[in-house]
This record gives sequence, structure tokens and C-alpha cells, in this order.
Amino acid sequence: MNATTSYQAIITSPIGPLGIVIEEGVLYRINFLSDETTLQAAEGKPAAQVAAQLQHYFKQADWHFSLPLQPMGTTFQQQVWQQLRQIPLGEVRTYGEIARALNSGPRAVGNACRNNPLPVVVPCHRVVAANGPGGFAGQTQGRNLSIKGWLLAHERATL
DNA sequence: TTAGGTAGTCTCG
DNA sequence: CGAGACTACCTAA
Repeated sequence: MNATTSYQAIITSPIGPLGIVIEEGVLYRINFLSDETTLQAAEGKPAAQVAAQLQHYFKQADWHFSLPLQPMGTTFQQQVWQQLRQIPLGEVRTYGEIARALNSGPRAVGNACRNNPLPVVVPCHRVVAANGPGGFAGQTQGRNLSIKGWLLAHERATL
């Protein structure tokens, strides 16, 4: 999130360093870090489990996470994130499709995706716009959007 | 291509 | 609380 976030681990991955927040073995938050912040990674015991599963996913996308998650958010956001986790590997949904499933609106779904605290594990990258790629990690272009593309290509490659 | 509609959240006051 | 302003959108014209 910002400089005040204290990460239990920083994991290097093909999409750059990932900052991980874990408490009591429960995963709360994953952040994409800039390549400069990769220095001190205090790799603790609870982080090892998360790190291992993430590395596994980056090696082979056909892998489904089994981690205790605690993404904090409103009830609507929880509903959206729940929907995201039901999108099968290698498939995508549009914001509108998710919205209809929840009797809501596309923009509201976009908002919830933007606030997803656990990207990659909760597959917000599998949600695209009706005509376009949509956004990722708060950006509608730039590095984060290319990460989205990388993840989708990675998953397609392992089908 | 745009104009208007939409739902959830945030920020003021 | 209420009004207004934000969005990783969608559809019709």
C-alpha cells in the first residue's frame, strides 16, 4: 500500500516483487511493489506457506490456492470477490456479467475489483471489459495492466 | 463515437 | 445524514 505497510515477506516473482501481509497465518494483503523496494525481505515462518503456493502458481498456473484468506471489505465487495474466485482457470468474465449475477451494476463491480486486496489469489485479472482489457491494480494502462496480461497469458499457457 | 444510465463508495458540510 | 463527485462499465443511437 504505502511506506507504512509492514510486510512479513517480500517475494520475488516473474511479475516483480510482491509484498505480503500475514497475521496468525491468515493472508490479508498482497501488493505489487516497485522493483527498487525489493531489498529486505523478512521471510518468516507463516510467510513460507504463502510464498510456496505463490511460487507454485507462477511455475504452473494450474494450481488452486488453499490459504486462509481474510480480505477486508464491505459486504458487496465480499460478494464480488466471491464471484471472482468461481471463475475457472483460463476463462474470463466481463464486469457486466459479474454485475448481473449480483443484481448490481458494472461500474460497481469495477470498484470492488479495484479494491481487491489479494490480487493473483483472488483472480481479479480474469475480469475484463466488454470491449477492452479493463484495468488492474488501479490502473487502466501501464505496468499493472501488463501484469494482468501476463497473468492471463500464463494461465492460457497451462491449459 | 458519444451521451446517458447505472451502482457503490468517498468526501465534504 | 445528504448532496455531489468520483470510477478497472455498458448500451443505444
